[in-house]
Amino acid sequence: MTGLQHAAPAPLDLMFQALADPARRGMVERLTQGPASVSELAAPYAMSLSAVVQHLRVLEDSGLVRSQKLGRVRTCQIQPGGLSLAEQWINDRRTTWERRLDRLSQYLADTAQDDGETP
Amino acid sequence: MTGLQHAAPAPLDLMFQALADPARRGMVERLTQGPASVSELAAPYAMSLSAVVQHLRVLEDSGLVRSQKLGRVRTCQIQPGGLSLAEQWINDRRTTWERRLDRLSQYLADTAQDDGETP
DNA sequence: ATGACACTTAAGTAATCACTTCAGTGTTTC
DNA sequence: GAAACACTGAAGTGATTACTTAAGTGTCAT
Repeated sequence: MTGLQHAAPAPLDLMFQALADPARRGMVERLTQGPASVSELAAPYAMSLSAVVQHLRVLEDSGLVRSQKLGRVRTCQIQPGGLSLAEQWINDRRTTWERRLDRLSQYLADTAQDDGETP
Repeated sequence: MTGLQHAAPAPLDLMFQALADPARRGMVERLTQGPASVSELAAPYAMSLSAVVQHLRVLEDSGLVRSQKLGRVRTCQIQPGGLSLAEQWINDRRTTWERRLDRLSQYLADTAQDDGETP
């Protein structure tokens, strides 16, 4: 019996949820220009350090960021392939959508030929 | 005086928040293969029609989906450029990150030349 | 050792979320 | 005109979120 009490959220849930907060996006933006400590990441924000750490945890759980502690400072950095899942989902939507439009306009062109083309 | 009581969430907030729910992503996936009515969209899900309509509202507010009512049936479809904001944000992160890595490896190559290259 | 530093953890709170049910509203169909 | 259909809107509920404060835990400098 594999019945889970609360189903684990899908990776994409965690990823998009993580990106839905402006502070968390800001931290990711900061980290794309290079690693930073927790307090460096916290500096631009009005919130408490505790709140920043909680955001960081969401980012790590989503696979976007990873970090390691050395002495008393934790250094955070982008997880290299982190965004690729989200990127791929969006790309899949775009291509499916575009293929459909192509088929549709092809169909319309063919139909136009069938009756109204030469008056 | 432009003081807002509750700051309006940024478009990206709404967009990623909308994509963070599996049911909403499922509806977007369904709609990329063509328009659908509300009940058609609701069919695969165990939840009430009301809940589906609420998800749909989130999707419309985020700019991912639009809909129009004809007679008693509301037809939903993908909003063409809808995903592009999210797509662009992700792309921007990727390119910034990659440029940084390039600069870094360039620097490392240059540094290696400076002392240890010819033993 | 003492104190400053960089977090870390726990507990609490107000707001938002993802639903539910129930009671409509307008539209076709018979 | 009555009944079925396709939503629509309001109100309520329990869970999750985004914070807060307060009290730690190791680490490094003096």
